[in-house]
Amino acid sequence: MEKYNFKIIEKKWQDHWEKNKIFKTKIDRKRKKFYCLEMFPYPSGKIHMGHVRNYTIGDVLARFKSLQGYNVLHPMGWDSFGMPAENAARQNNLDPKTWTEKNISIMKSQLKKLGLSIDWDREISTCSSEYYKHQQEFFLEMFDKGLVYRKENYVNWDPVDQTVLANEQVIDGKGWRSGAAVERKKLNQWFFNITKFSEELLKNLDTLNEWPNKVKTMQKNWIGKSFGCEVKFEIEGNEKIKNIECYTTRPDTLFGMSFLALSIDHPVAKFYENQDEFKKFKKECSKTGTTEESLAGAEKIGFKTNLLAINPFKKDIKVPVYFANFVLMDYGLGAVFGCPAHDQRDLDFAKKYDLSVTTVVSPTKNEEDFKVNKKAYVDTGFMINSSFLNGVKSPSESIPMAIEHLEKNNFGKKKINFRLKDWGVSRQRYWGCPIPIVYDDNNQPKKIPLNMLPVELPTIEKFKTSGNPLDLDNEWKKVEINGKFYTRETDTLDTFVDSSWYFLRFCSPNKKDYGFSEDDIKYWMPVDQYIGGVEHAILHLLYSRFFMNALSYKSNKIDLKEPFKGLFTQGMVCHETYKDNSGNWISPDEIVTINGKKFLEKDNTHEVNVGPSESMSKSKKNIIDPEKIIENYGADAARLFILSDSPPEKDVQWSDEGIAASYKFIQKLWNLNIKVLDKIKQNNKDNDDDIELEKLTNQFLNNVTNNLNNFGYNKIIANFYEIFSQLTKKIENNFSKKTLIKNYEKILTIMMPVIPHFASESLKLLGISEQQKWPIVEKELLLSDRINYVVQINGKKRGLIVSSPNINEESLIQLIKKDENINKYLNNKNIKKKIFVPNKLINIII
RNA sequence: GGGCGAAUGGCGGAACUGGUAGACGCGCACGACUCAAAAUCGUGUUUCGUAAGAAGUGAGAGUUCGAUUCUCUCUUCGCCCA
Repeated sequence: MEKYNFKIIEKKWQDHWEKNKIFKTKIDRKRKKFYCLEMFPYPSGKIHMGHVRNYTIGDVLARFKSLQGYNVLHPMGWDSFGMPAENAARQNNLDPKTWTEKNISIMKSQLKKLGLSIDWDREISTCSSEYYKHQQEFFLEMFDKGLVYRKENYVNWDPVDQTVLANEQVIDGKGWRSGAAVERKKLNQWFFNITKFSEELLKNLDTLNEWPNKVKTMQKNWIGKSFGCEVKFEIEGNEKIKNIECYTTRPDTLFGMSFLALSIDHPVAKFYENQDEFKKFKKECSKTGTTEESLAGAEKIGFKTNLLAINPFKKDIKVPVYFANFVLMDYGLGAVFGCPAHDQRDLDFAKKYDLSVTTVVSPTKNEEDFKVNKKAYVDTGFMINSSFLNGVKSPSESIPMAIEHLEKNNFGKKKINFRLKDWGVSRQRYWGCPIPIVYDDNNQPKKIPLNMLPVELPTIEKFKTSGNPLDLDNEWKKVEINGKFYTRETDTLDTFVDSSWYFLRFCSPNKKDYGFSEDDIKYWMPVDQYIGGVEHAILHLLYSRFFMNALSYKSNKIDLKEPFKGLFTQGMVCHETYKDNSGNWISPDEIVTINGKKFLEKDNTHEVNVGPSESMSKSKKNIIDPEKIIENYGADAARLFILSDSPPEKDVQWSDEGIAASYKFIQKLWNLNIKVLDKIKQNNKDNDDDIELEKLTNQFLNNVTNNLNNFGYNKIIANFYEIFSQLTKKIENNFSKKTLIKNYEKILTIMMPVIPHFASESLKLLGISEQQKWPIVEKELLLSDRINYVVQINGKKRGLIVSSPNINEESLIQLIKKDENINKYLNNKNIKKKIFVPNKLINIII
């Protein structure tokens, strides 16, 4: 029998699709649309298995929807600004643009080899000025709407490389390249006012019912709405500082307060700036990074002021005021009160500076002498040592009572606070979208006129090892507007900005005068199904949601708050890890398997230590190159396997055996194909077996359709194996030619989304067009004329009774009594009770 | 520390709204073909037991005629946040 030559056949169909523009999006506003989008890749060099999984899942859906008659938009582009290009340029002394474009062309050809149904005419790349021109327009629009502003903020500063570091470039408080201790430094930066939409971004999550709950919870926690109050503390004996306000979610614990802690950026700090001790303390604080995580890990330190704060609940409680490194100016009011008994951080601080600890919540009702010692008590309980709050349930009843009391006496007011901070978009880098702003002689920002857009990046001949190339390019920095000279902003935009609106650009990829056309957006948006990794669950998705809010704000062009109607987050691709005896990682390519044991290929004698399966990464060398897989097994086999072993939302383990099995399956399908063609040639008359084939096909169709609708892609592959084995068994039956063709055509069509090359070729051989419609499930064919009744005696399964459908309870009992195997359990005993589930089961209690 | 989720054969995983636990694949065993091996095809494969049968979905309880599925407690693991 002739082998299935995937190399020739896959190439043939890919060429056919490309040449005839089969996947070009049709403009047909009358048809129902389906916008299927996978997160676009960063062009890092080559595609990896994660891409294969992501884009296979998306392609199956796009092809399915297309077969169902939807007008499908399935585009692809490149998230092509970012640090790796800049790093590569520095290392290899070349232009980031050249490096990026080379990667794009490699990856594009790799994606094509996967046989994806992508409309490549809509390809976009965020680093092209045709794209970022519109991003600059949006920036200016948002500037006009007051959604963009400039303020001083901290950055991670590498004193050796003289450069700003991203959080992930700070490792253990040191710069990733220089190894120098990272400092906190204040810089003027641009911000998007995302917090303006905090409430909406939170509230609208409830409308996203096609999003995983997990992602919605993560976003909720990130936005972090808290209900608390602002408390005003009077300060004793100071002329200039009369009072200090704190934000707290636990005003009920005020009676347990033993200090007040301020951020070093708190306005009060200006009164201490001349003191050497304070300067020293500030310097100490700057050694810890800017993230909440690094702050949490750092030792809690404080600087004691001469101020005393008066407890508003009990005026004779006066507590010292500290500056402390764990209080951030960004959150609340940059000041908190410390209640050591019920907050571990406060307790650590109190112990260190020998401050009093007053317990105000006890776990049970009648435990008024409960005392916190080494561990803060943070659970629910009842108030003690708290005057009017004593005995009240904490925190559910004590907080509202405390707030009421504070408000009545003008010592505080109810306040809702968000954890979400405004989005700092300035990056001191070259390879990003230039910010379309200039500064005059007084350093005042001014917009670049629209007709001067895009602000293009200058070509850099040679990268210096340190500093921002744009800042060093004096020629580029200088710009003339209406006869006056200005200096350009030399920061570029965070690459998250690039990906916050690319889904809009796909709708109108060639529009010159604006980022999108209203008509296109109205038809295509929102994205019906967005597919990508869960690692983007918070930032990318939140920023995109913000962008839609920002664009819709005060706009007559667009009114859409949520860009992604459906969201699916796929799991990672994992592989076993290997180490040699010295503990060095070994790649799967260097290993041979003999009798199920794995050995080092070099010598074949040293056994390899097999480690757990972990997500594929270069550092662990457990990477499988998709290109080699496609080369050896074909795209259809790769697509089949990447879907088969695990549900798409969970991690999948790549294995040699698995991909080999998928490859073999396609070969077997091909052999079946030949048999079917053979049969078709032989037969021509109607036959009784036809109905059996009809039922088989229909059941298959029903299963696959359901599984496609629920992302049960691993189950679809199981369905494929089932129909294959059934058909192999029954192909020798006498089916009529007409029925065989009709059903086999359906079966191949159902397989099309997963293995499009094979299905197209097979349909062609059958003499049928590969352009099919998704078949319709015939409900009545799903009904069986034989029912397997489960018979339980006292809840235990004792046998099966085969009967016709819709048999009544009495006749079923008669059948059971005739069945010796089951009847012996009944043993003529009294039947106390019967539970009868029609067409399923009977449970007899004796 | 907090939030969310998961736990089913040797392994990856099925089981729709509570109703035949282990679909499908891998692996393994046996058989066919072969001088032989690989490939291929066929059969079997939860555990204990020769069998009849019994036990069985992380552990323990509960609801129910019936629980992998629902409720509670615990254990372990994963992810996110800190």
